[in-house]
Amino acid sequence: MNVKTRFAPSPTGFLHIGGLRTAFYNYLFARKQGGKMVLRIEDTDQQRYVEGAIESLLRTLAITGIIYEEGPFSVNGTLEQRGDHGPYIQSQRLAIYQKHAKELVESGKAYYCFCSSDRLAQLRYQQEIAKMPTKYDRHCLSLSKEEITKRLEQGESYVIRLLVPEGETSFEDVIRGRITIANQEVDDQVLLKSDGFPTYHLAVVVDDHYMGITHIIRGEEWISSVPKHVLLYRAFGWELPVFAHVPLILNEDRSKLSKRQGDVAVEDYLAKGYLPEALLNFIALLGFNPKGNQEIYSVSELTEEFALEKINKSGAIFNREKLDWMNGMYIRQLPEETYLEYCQKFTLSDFGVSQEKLQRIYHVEKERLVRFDEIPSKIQEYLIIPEYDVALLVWKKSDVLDAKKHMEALLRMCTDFPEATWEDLPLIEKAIWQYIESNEIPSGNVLWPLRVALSGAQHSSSPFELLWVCGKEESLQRLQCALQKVAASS
RNA sequence: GGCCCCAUCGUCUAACGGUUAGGACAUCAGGUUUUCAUCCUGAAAAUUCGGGUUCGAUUCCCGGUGGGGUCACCA
Repeated sequence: MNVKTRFAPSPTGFLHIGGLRTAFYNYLFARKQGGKMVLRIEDTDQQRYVEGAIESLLRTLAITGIIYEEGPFSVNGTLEQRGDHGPYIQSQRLAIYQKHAKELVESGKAYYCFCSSDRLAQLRYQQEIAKMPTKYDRHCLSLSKEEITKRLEQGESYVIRLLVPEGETSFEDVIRGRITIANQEVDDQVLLKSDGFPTYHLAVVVDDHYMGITHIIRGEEWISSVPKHVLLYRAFGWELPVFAHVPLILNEDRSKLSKRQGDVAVEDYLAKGYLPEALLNFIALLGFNPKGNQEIYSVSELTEEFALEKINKSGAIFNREKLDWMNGMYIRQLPEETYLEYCQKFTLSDFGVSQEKLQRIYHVEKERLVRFDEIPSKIQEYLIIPEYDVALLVWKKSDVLDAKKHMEALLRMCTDFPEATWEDLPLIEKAIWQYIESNEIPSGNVLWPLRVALSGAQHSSSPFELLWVCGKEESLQRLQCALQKVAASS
């Protein structure tokens, strides 16, 4: 079998985390099976359409490296569709849906309905009060052929509804096994809306069939509408695809992941400086476990290990703390060049300092960065010394005089550093250690006051790194400043 | 509420019906280091409950409870 999957978002906003994972699973499965993936835009709701959403979607998929073979692509700012089963944008396929809806009417599997939305709302309201299930009452099913023709000719607005037969509908889900639902639970779903657009249910079945989709991998929230789809496949006489409904990604309170409870847009995460690879790695593991104890997986490892049967059944809470940890791991593994590009991108102003200096800050911060959006504040830490107390200059059992003594020595020593030393972190380090060791001083007695003099903080990068980043002039200035503080306090 | 789905540490998860129920994040305690971070060691932390089936259930079955999803001319 030639495997073909699809990701079919509706252009109503940004791609969100759940969508990304669904897309990624579709991608992984297609890859693993040597198949193809389709991207289809489900824009059948004219009201909810958001300008620019398609472009944003394509951009996000491109950035995260989820590639597909068929569907719309953005080429030099214009939308271009590739593939033999297009168009891949549902609003461009209206005629196909209309034709199929009418076919169903002719074969008696669907019927015209002229009920007004007012009547439907009224009906629903009454059913709710009576604690009845809210379903269409088939008011229009009994209409005679003549009457239907007449009303159609008069241009009355209508929809086409699926005629759900009696009995029950069951289907096999790769992740959950057999699921059976009584047809009386299924409403006579509208297939074709009065504006001529199809509803999701008609469009998805028609498209998945004609596009040759073999595996439908999508969120669990669709389970309850599968019977409608199965009924449609049967009505058309088409072969059923394989269904795989993946568990939901949850908020802290276990409800379906939503806005209002934190970021859900993938773009937001990218903007915060999460790496696409880290995001994918993290999100893939929410509901899927390849091997056992490993945590960091490359996309190719995930592809290799991917199997629908390995996907869990229960929802998973999106845990930012673990994402942060993972992102830090990925940052540390980044090739220097790529790392610097990211740093550059997240450095939103020039801070009035040289490129050289920024580069040194980036280099030094690589070990502790969790997200790239921390970059600006990290840079600030090197540029502005917070007000600090003289006492902070003193290391543990040492005292102010001792600190003063070493800082004076350091000041002299640094003043005499050759230019080459200032350019070279290891040389700086070597020179300072030489002072410490040749005088047999406890290292903290020297290094701690140096750190504080240069950073004004108890948590900072190493004094060597601080010297290297600050450079000669600034370093000497800060040491002098610290000495003045000491003098003023005694 | 009807229907459907689900249930292992706080969180993400592992465990052919036989394990001291494993790992990771977070937490806490040590160690390394000049601090933070990294790194290393360790601690605390779970099979929702009740019935079966079985020599033996986290694992299979039934029920309760709990959580979620869904009930549109939205997807």
